Amino acid sequence: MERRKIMPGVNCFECLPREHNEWSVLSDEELKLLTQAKKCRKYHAGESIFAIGEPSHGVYCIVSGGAAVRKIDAAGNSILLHLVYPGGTLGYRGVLLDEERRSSAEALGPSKICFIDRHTVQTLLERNPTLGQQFLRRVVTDVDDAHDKLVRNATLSNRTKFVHLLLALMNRHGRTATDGSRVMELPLSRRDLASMIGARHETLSRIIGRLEEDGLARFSGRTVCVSHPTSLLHEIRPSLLD
Amino acid sequence: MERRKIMPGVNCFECLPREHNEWSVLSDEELKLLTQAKKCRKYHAGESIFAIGEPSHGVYCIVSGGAAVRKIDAAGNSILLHLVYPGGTLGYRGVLLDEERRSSAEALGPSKICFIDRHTVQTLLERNPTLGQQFLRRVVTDVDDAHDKLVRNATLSNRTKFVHLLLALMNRHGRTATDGSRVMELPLSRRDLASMIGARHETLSRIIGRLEEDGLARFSGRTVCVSHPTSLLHEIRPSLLD
DNA sequence: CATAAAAATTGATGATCGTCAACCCGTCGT
DNA sequence: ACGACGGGTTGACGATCATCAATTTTTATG
Repeated sequence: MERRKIMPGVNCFECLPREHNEWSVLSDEELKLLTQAKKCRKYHAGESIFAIGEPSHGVYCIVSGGAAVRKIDAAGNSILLHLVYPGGTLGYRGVLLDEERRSSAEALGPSKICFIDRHTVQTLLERNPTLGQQFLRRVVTDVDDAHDKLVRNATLSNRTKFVHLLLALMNRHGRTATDGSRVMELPLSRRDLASMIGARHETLSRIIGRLEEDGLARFSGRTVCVSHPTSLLHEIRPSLLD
Repeated sequence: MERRKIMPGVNCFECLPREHNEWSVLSDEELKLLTQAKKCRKYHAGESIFAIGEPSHGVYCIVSGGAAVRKIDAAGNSILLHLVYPGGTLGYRGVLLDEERRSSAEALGPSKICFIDRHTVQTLLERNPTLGQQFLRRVVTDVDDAHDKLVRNATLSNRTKFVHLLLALMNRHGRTATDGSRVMELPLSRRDLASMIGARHETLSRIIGRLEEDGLARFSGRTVCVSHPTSLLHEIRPSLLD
């Protein structure tokens, strides 16, 4: 190939998602260092990014596509913890705590993901204190999300938790049709969806059935259609009637 | 009073818990700044430290005693998120994100707690980048804990979750009697204990009843006695028999 | 295309849990 | 002393959910 097209992820200067995350505070010189040190590569859908028990060699930054983070519970069940999207950073736990990976991650679909080795992360953190602050904000946001989930899990029914999840996924993956209805392609299997709300996949299957009966959504394979998004919102409100 | 006794918390140099947390990396000069800026005071049991909706003026550092962090779910139920002990830092979310408090905190028992205003926190973070790294480690640990809880909540029964909670509390509040049994004074009401495992207080009452029937623990008011701690550990293991 | 493997659905059943209600008990305030 | 109040316990009942098992559908693979 004679000419090399500059692609997002190949050059951090051109990387759009980077401009809205923690790495946005880097100086030109630091960006140059990052560009040279990072290793960007494509993952196909479902491909493993890292696995439980591996040493934590660095962090990952999603350029395009997405990633799913998993844990295994004491009984061996796979639990999908959360999803990460372009601009998101992945795998900082093991690096910052200098421990083995305690979760696994895989590409959500065809994705472009950069790897930044621990040494480069350390160097940049030392050289630019603002980066540390930005990282702090990212992690604090994550802890905040986790706490919100804990609160929801504490009282809500599986059905309500699933509606929450549906709406969140719709925000990321949905498109609005001409008639105002929302449609999306689910990025996950039902088993994974079930694990995200702490239910068995059989239970989720029935929940989906009931949602269809109630006319709140239509499921066909991995495509979901919600004709009246407001009625779904109604579901998650502790009735404003009183 | 003629003589002023130097008490931990009055002087950061002398503060024992501080030597094992994020503030341990401060230089003498920074410690002096911290000592002057912080405001230390005593809280009586149950006294509010901060409330939901308040502006976040600073972080709190537990010198002695402890604190409980709460959230309110969508239906208005109070959920106890977690407990913080000496050396722990509290309320960093609102400060680092520059947002209002989204949780409340109260003293777990008679406690000594230092307040460090946001400006001082910012100054120290800028002056000593290592402090930022240490803070990062603290927050990453917290996100880690939250994720572990999420995984447990996903599959475990209320009974098992409660046994987990009991063992954790025993670690902090228990003492070992001469016959090897473990005894503690519960720092929380049953309602709060129930909210921590996402159960109703009636359900917890029955769980406790069954634990007593099974001879695993004895409850009398707020004192708990576990004669054979190993048998409790047995409960939380997904039977090693197979 | 054929076959195997994994995912998803459906039914039946029992265990767990939430809800509503009654009741006991200790604390507090008038 | 009295009643109000909040926390805790207990009972009855129904809803939700997990489990086991059987079946169908989809996906992967040679």
